[in-house]
Amino acid sequence: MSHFGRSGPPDITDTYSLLVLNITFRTTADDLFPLFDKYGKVVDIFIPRDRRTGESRGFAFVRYKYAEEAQKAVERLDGRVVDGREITVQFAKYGPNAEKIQKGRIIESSSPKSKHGSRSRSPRRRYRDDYRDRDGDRDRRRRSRSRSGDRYDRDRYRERDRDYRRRSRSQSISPDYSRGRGRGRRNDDDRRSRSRSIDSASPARHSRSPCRSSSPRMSPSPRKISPRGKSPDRRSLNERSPTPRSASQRGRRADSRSPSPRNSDVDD
DNA sequence: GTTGAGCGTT
Repeated sequence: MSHFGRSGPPDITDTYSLLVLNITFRTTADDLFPLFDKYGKVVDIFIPRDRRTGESRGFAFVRYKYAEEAQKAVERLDGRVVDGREITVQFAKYGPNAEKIQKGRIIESSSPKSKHGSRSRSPRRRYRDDYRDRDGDRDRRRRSRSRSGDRYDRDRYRERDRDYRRRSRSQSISPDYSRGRGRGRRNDDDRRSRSRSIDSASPARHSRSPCRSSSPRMSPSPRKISPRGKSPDRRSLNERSPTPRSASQRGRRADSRSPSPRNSDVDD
């Protein structure tokens, strides 16, 4: 009775599915049941959870027996703060069987002869953990948060502001941004440094040491190089390996994971 | 102690 979704979908033919979004990851069906049941007959409540962690994904499905009750629940619970989080209640757009839903009512078996191609929604990522690419991650959040219900806008904003302020720990916007740019520039700079002088690029690349005040090309460790065979030794090395091994090794070590076959590039 | 902007399973 209290465990919804344990026995799977009971009968979704005459039920109206509501999608509850923005719920906390700790909110369970049992927590939503009394809330939604107060506004109508709740047939079933299902909260999809992660297969790996078992945590809720942050949204739930509430099925009502009658559309009027569902509608009432939507208007009454939409924007309500649950577990310290404002939830979003709206009619589900898709059914559990990937069937389309109209006004919360599942339209199934409408065209048995033609499935019409499963889900028509965009192939977005399944879980947040799937966001591996930072480039596409920055755009993941859509600003189209506005929905029908301007009356709650003020409260909504206030809540959000409060939350933001609470979790704002540092002014740093995004270290990844600078890092990403730095990496891109680093390549360019690296290439130029290699052509210009290898020795100067060897020491701290991003760490500026006070030692190299006015002698950027001065060797960081003069004692390492023998004063007598310094010149000929290097030339000999160069002759032996026209390719700046130092740069090659350094570049490879820097990337470490990018053994690109562009070695021919440095070969020149 | 846990993210987030999203449509579902016995």
